[in-house]
Amino acid sequence: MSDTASPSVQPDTAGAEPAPPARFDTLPLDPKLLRAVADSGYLTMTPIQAKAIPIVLQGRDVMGAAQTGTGKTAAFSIPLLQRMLKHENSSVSPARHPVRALVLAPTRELADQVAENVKKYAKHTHLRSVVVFGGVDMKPQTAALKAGVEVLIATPGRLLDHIEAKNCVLNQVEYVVLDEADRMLDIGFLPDLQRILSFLPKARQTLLFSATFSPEIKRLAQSYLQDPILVETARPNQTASTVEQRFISATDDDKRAIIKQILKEREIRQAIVFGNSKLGVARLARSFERDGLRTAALHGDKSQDERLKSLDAFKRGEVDLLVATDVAARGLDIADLPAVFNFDVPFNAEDYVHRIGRTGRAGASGLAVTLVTKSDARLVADIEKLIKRTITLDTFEVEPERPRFERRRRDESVEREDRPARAASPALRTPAPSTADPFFNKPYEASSRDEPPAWEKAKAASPVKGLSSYIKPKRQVAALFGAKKPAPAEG
DNA sequence: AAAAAAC
Repeated sequence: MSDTASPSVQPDTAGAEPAPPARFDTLPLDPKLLRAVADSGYLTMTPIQAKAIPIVLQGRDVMGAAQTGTGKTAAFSIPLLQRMLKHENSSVSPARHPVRALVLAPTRELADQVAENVKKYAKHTHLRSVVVFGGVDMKPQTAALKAGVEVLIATPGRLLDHIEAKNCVLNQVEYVVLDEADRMLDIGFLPDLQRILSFLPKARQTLLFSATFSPEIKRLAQSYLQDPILVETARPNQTASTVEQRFISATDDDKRAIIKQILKEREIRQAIVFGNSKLGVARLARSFERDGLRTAALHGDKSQDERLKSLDAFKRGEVDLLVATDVAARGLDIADLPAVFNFDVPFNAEDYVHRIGRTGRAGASGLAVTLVTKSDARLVADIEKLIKRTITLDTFEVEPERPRFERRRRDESVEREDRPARAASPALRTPAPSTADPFFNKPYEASSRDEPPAWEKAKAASPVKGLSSYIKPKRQVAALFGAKKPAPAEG
């Protein structure tokens, strides 16, 4: 255990496996699938793909655990499509196209993304797929289901709707996949999941995939699997070693300034900022927007149309910041995302692993910054325990935000939204703002840009580039907050 | 302390 200046998290020094990566074309796959894989630009398999695909091809149930961003979707969809091509369902006439494979995901955006992948791999085959999720018109989904699909990708609630409306029949399902399986098996989803599974044949192949499996969920999962094979790569619940993880001591008032300063310092092109609540996320997004950052918000109180627009704009690079709840924590594949910020420490340590897994995907590097207040000690200790790494808490020097500024903005918004009241009883108003004041009618945005940005001063003060000049390693988080000792030092 | 997933 070292106390020297070190990054927030010790680098992953675990021995890398030197096995040469196997190529997809060494697999016994239908040429139509191999062509689609090649079209996608993939040549060699990731470790989870190399391990899981042959086992799925054997028809075995699989619980697959692999780090974020290592291609779990391909690891189950390619071999499933192969099995569907090879073992045609002879009990039903091919014209009827019964649902043969069902993939369940915990968020609409993730279901959509998985469906895109399945379509991509199935494009040269006759196998048809459709995705159904809530928040959008049911009719097109119904029409597609009635026309017949072999692969159905869904979120639980909308699927149950379709089942009840008799838009689809699931008694011919041969393959079931739970993507983000530990989430699908958690208490919030379990009742819906159990109902859905009750409509499926008992004899089937079931696949569970996630980056995180707690021991309890692992045990629970056994009851949904038959003689399963556990496929794990590296250590479970791990974060990618290419992600630089920082934990910074902050106060609620400092958090936005710290994020803005790091964005500038590191010249970060794009980032996701995670918050714990929908309201907090909505407010935070507005705040960044006012600061002139191109920002989109993504949370469950937005319409599905808005959600898709936010995510699309972010993926296309039209916005710099995506401020999101944990709806965006899992599975979403955003190419080359350079950074993730945890404005709030997530309530579940597992969600930390998933959130920061949006960056550093497919071997790319990434930065993950978590802002920690005094009340977060327990949560940080949980994360430390889960990822089995030592977390140190850094301090960050930031230019204080100017309180006068905030006050003027609030006054102004009251003036604007509350015009009748103001006209009715001008005496109740705070005396200060008069139309003679040159600042009075100025929009907030304009005056905001008049301010020399805090990072400008910070940069001038220190010519050294990079975060390290502003972040100073502090004591270990456990020591700082007086939490329980993480691990006794051998004896 | 929350979020997600159906209308």
